[in-house]
Amino acid sequence: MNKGQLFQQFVRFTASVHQVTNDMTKEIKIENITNVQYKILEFLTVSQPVTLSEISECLHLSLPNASRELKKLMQSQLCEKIVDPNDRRKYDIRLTENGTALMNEVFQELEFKFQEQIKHLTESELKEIEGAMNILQTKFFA
Amino acid sequence: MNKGQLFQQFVRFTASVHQVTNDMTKEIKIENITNVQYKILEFLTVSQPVTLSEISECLHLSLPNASRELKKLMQSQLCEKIVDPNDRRKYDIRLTENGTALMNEVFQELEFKFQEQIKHLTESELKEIEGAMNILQTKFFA
DNA sequence: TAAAACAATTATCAATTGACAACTAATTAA
DNA sequence: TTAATTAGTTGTCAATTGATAATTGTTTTA
Repeated sequence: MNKGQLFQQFVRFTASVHQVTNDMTKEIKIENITNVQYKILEFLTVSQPVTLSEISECLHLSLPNASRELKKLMQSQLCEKIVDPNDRRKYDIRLTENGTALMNEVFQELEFKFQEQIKHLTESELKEIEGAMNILQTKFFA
Repeated sequence: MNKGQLFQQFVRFTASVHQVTNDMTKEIKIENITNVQYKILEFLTVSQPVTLSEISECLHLSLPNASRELKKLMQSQLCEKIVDPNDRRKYDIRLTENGTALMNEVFQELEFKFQEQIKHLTESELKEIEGAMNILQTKFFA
């Protein structure tokens, strides 16, 4: 196996993934929510509950900026924080009911587009895709 | 095959891909180049030559904003445009020699990180990964 | 050939995001 | 129990990015 070629393939592959996911999320416009704020909501959806430091680190935001953006999301009633009883400097941050409902809508729209993309595929192709994602997830993107 | 579950897996998978690629490119800081400008350089590296409209569309930038950012890249001698002789409204945009050299450095660094990630994998695991990327690339991210 | 359409540019203003200093409150270590 | 560390906040300023209107030059089309 030529590892240099594998890297080339990796570059093309990740470029495609970004392209497709960008296109899928492109039109999603939530009122009064900026891009960064949406990223936080997305991160919460997949990983909640999280701390502010985790948001900061995973989204490459400074703590002050993460704090500011989160504040806005809380003012919009989309997130809430729950003080960690063991260490009261920390909070668990999660989506509120409102926030959950909103993200459910968003993900439904995403799923619709996803289903469009795969609707012409056969059962065995779907199995292949499932297997392929599994392999990459466990062997590489761990 | 449960297509709803497949979507869930897709969400987790793309989240992982973004996470890993973000971490890989995180520290890459080129002097006097902003994020958007870097995205343009990256896009050029993979897809050149391109027109401004393609940059605009693929990177979700308005034409005026794409034009502005490209101008800066040209001022920094990283990109150049070559008028399309068949339609003089259009340009082909490509990296200059400088730009190519710069992106080569960047990609070398990326490749180094990539090789770190895969160095503990066996030959057969690498083959699996290659196959998996191939499947997803051709069946889904086409 | 005049009008419409296209590709890109320039200019301008507002909104978002990034960076950093100074701070509070809670916890841990000396 | 004081000092240091940790987690997060507030405020401020600058840089980046987004949006939009007006314009140029080129090509199509009626």
